[in-house]
Amino acid sequence: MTNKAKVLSRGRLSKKTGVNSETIRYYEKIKLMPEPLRSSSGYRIYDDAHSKRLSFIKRCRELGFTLKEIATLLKLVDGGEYTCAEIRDHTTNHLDDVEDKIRDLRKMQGTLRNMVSECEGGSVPECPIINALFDGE
Amino acid sequence: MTNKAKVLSRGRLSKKTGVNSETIRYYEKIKLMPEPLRSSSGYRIYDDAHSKRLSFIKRCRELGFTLKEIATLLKLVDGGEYTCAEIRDHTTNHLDDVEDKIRDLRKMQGTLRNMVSECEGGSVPECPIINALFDGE
DNA sequence: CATAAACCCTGTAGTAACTACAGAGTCAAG
DNA sequence: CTTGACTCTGTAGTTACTACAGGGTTTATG
Repeated sequence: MTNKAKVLSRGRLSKKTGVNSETIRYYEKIKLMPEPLRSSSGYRIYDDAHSKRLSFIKRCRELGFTLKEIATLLKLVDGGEYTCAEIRDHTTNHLDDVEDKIRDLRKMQGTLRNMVSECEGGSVPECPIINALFDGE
Repeated sequence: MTNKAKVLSRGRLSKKTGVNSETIRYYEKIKLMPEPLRSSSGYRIYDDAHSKRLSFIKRCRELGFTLKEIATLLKLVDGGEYTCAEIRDHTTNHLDDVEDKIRDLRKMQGTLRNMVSECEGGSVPECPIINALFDGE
């Protein structure tokens, strides 16, 4: 039980979570993060719940979830009414998106590799890459 | 030698190249496409050179080049002073970017797959996916 | 020939997910 | 007590488009 964190300024929350402090403000604006308490001088005051939530968002982002999708997930969790199946659905949908993107990129990769391999890299302006791009398949 | 195309309206250029007609206007605005001639009533008039250039841009986009990178390529070609080696450099750089993205996505894919496989999809709110995302690694 | 549909014109605003100021106030250390 | 680091607000910039609104124009049809 290493519970020691109490309250944090925006800068410290940023450092703790690795989320840019401007981004924290942005997440609050779009209501992904709740409005925190304020000090008498108007400074934001964050606690452990904020920190957890922000880290959740960060991990989702690292997995490629959009903010909209994250908002949906958080709403489910906040409501407390979610089922495991629901969450898994969102996750597999997102996984499908990721896999689509991989497929697209692999196709690009293949074409680019072909083009590069056909190019000798000479000092002449007769370039097979440019020809391929200009004259189409 | 099936040379028949003469001049095209924006809509017809759009149909011919598969580039949205609003996008054509956008490319002109950011100077990726040159300003075409205008009819007496102010309509844009495109010719084959425009069509070729626009198709070039489209193919580059399909390969994931950014508009900035495409502008660079076009400037080289327009200048007529490019070498094959230069073009190949840009292409391999872009290929590297694409491969970086693939790596990132594969990592996401792996993590997402693990999460999904650990989830039984039950009707209980005890979800290993949420737990993983909330409690960190 | 009239008229309606389909086109084109301009400029602007919206999208996603931030990042980067400007101009001002506040807090902590020396 | 002063300097530097922090925070505040609101707004603008980024990428690559897309989607209007509020007009003119051209073409197809009856």
